[in-house]
Amino acid sequence: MSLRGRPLKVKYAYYQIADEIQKQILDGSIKPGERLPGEVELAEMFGVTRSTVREGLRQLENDGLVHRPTPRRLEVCLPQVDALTARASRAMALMRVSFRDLWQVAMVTEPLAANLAAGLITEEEKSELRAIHAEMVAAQHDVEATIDLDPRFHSFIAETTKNRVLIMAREPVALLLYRGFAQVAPVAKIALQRQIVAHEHIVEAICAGDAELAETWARRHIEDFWRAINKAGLADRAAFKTAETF
Amino acid sequence: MSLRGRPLKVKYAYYQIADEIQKQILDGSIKPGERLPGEVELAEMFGVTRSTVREGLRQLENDGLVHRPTPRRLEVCLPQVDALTARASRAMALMRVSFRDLWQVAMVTEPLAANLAAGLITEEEKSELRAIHAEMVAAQHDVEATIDLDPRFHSFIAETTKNRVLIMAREPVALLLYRGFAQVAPVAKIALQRQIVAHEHIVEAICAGDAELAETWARRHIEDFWRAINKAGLADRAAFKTAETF
DNA sequence: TTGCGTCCGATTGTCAGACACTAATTTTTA
DNA sequence: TAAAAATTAGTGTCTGACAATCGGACGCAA
Repeated sequence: MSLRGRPLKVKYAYYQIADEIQKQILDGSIKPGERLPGEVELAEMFGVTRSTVREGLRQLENDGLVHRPTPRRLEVCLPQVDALTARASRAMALMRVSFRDLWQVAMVTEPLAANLAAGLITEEEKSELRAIHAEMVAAQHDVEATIDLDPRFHSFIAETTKNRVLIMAREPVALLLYRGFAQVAPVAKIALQRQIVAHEHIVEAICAGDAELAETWARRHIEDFWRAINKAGLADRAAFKTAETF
Repeated sequence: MSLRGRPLKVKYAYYQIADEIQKQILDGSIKPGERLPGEVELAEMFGVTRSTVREGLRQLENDGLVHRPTPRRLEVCLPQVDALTARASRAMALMRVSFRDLWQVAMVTEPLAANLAAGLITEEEKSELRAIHAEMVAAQHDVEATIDLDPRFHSFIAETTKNRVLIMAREPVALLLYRGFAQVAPVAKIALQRQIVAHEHIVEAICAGDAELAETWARRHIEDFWRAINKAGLADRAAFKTAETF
């Protein structure tokens, strides 16, 4: 005999509702920004109870496909990168990824970002980039501030590439890695200096439109980072305690 | 006067519950695999109704922090990569990312994966990799099958790196890109041949432990892919219709 | 003992109906 | 006409309930 018993997945009502709405969002029937009917109306439409609708909506809301600017208003929206980043970071945290893992990936994403940025950055972005850098230089003895500024510096570069795939891919990695920087910073003070220098070069290369150079300096910068991590003996350590939130 | 009124976020009960449980999961109070109390019990614990608990749970479930192997059993678990991948892919779809964006990122992740794999692959994995490849060779005239096998090939390589960060970062990108392959495949038949050859080289390099070579071939492979996309005139086209589901 | 069918309780998915509170809207008032 | 008040709609939460089904316990046969 050859009876195939694929595990048929039961479809709960709330799941079906989420699925159905999602489908309509994805195929463009409902566009981002558009408003959705109230819960009662939805319940009637689908022929279920409000509770059931709510569970479904909760799911979409959590997926970032819909959101409530005010509790009263429910509208379709494009998933925000931050929401995805948060989830991804949390997942990585739970998986206890090591600094090495993070670094290996950053080692390719950050240079790529720098490279692409050099070719696409606009004049306004140039001045903003310079501004961020200036802020970092000004705060170079303030470890706190630096820890906060560094990720912003790199994220900004990534954003100038306008490559949303890159932005989404690197964000969680960068978040965790640079957060790890917080642990390294106190140990390796010299690194702060080198960092400023590297940033300097990156900024100049990007603004000059020299993609190769920007990439090279970005790579060096991340390599440097790795040395600091190593010196601090954190290479194979989980990037952070899971207690931290995102 | 200097009264700072930071917009205190209203905390809905269901949100608080999700948050609280999540916290306990993240800080290790409840470990993956452990079972959670039933809904009624949870409701009592938090002093709310079952409906409220359910909405909260739905959130965690959706986050991949808990899941139900059977509807009756609710247990803590590590976020599954697939869940995150699906979300990320969906987001990218809605953002209508272009093939160019995907390709640019794949251009660094895939070679990295090949490189790392070469240094870490085990004997069992080698034979499995060879098996997948053999399957592809066997199915080289079956476009359908190839489209299905190709992503598996690359994902498998990524998995042998054991770098979860890389795995998570590249998965959504690869999914979309190789899915785009489905659109290109019919147009560019020659590419299928070249693909097999490239895979061949990648497999050999990885199994021989030659990281550099593996990386080089992976890069060529992705470059090839790009040519095919270009030839098909899809470079700046959104990687796929948003109607597709994930 | 092992395997199998049967029964019971526990728990879930879903439902119905209700109420307080607040944002949005309309109406009234100054 | 603009501010204030009243109305309304819609959400967040609750109570209470019911059928389906899953997890076992139990008992019976091989």
